Amino acid sequence: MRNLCEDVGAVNFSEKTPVSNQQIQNAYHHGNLSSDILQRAVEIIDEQGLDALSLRGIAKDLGVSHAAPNRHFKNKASLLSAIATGGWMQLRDATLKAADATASDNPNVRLNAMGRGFMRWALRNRALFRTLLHPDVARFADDDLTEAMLEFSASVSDAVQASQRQGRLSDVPLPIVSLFTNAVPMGAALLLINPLLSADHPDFEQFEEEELIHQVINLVVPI
Amino acid sequence: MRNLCEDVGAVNFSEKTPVSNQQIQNAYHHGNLSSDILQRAVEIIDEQGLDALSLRGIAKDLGVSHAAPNRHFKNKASLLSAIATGGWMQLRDATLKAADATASDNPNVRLNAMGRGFMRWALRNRALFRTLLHPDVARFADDDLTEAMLEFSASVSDAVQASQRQGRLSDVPLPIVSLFTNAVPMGAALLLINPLLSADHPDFEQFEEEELIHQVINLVVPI
DNA sequence: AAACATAAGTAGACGACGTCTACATTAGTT
DNA sequence: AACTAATGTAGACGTCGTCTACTTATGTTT
Repeated sequence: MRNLCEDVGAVNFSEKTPVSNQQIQNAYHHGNLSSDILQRAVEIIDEQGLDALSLRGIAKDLGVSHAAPNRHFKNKASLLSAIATGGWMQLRDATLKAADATASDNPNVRLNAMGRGFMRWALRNRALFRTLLHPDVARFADDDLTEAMLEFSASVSDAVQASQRQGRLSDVPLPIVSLFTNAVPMGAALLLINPLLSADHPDFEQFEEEELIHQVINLVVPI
Repeated sequence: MRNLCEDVGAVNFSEKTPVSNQQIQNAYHHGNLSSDILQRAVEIIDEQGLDALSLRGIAKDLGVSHAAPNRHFKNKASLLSAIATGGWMQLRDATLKAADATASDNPNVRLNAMGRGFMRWALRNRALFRTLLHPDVARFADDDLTEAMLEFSASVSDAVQASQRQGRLSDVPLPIVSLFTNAVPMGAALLLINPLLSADHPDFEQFEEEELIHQVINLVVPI
């Protein structure tokens, strides 16, 4: 069960290899079933939405029997948990890498980069990002998922705190600053992703994605 | 079909009357079935989550046959659409009333109040708020839902534009300001609602809800 | 190398669900 | 009073999640 988490970390969901790195060991034992299931699940969510996701459908797509996925995921909720766990890990890596890429030790520069890294990842992994925020994911969160979430959250919190020591919004309580700082990339990404919500802003077409992200994040963490 | 929308507007989801204002006309014809279905649906989402919502379950709870709901909602997606339509209407009313309650014509004061009204509503109608943002709701949005969403969006856009004419962030393109302004209450509410995400901020317990909202919104729309 | 526990797959069954069709009952109009 | 539309019922169908019992491969122990 715990090693599932490491599996997830290793899989790159966004790379769409043709569903099987499977070094077909033989016809009976599939080889990479659990990671193939995760990969296919994200594809389905992307293409047909979360309510079109079924364990049986995945099994059929992968050419295994309908009950095979049960050997790797206790139930559907735990599949969602595993997907979300991998997503939070990716999101944390993306934000931290963005901070490191600045090669700066200015907390504001780093925090700004993290905000942009967050949005960039969210906009390029839309289905996965939506899954992270899905109510039923949080509801049935297992320990792995909770841990991954907390790790992400801690890495952001540290950066916010550092920037506050640098003087950014230093007169506002930390939890408030933290909430505010997290809310902008999260809310903005959600708004941009939602077809309903961005439908009334065809204005956005005038911006390059990177430019749009840049301008929004600058309003939260000026540099 | 169109009149469904008016039904929704009339129902107050948050009032938990014991499921039936039904003036039981007789045993066969239920009387208020469609609005009772909506009401019960929101209760279920609140208590057991969206994936526990079933048309058959609602029918059983209301004491009608399993196929009765199909007379009022073409399918499950259209039930979700109707729920969301009512939600957006409530949300728009809540924000506009908050603005009017200031009895001010200062655009910044009004916009600030709208942000607080938004968050207040979201935190007090959590299940409904989550449903508004549910990916499968947007995916199968019908015309009523789209219209309700656009009406909400327009009312916020107007307020943002007015505040920009007043000098707030006047050097930033309107779509960016709009995105930023919307992102904060939406993201903040989402973060506060998510049990996973707010778990690492037990810090929030030190704040009254209203005080918390006040401080966060002041960071987006200072007055 | 043989024996054996365990991991990983299969087939079949069960109840719940969404949705369709055919039919029954009531409400409203003419 | 008769007709039509709205609203509810019963039954059926295919899909789904999940459980159980069984089968096959893997890998460790002896």
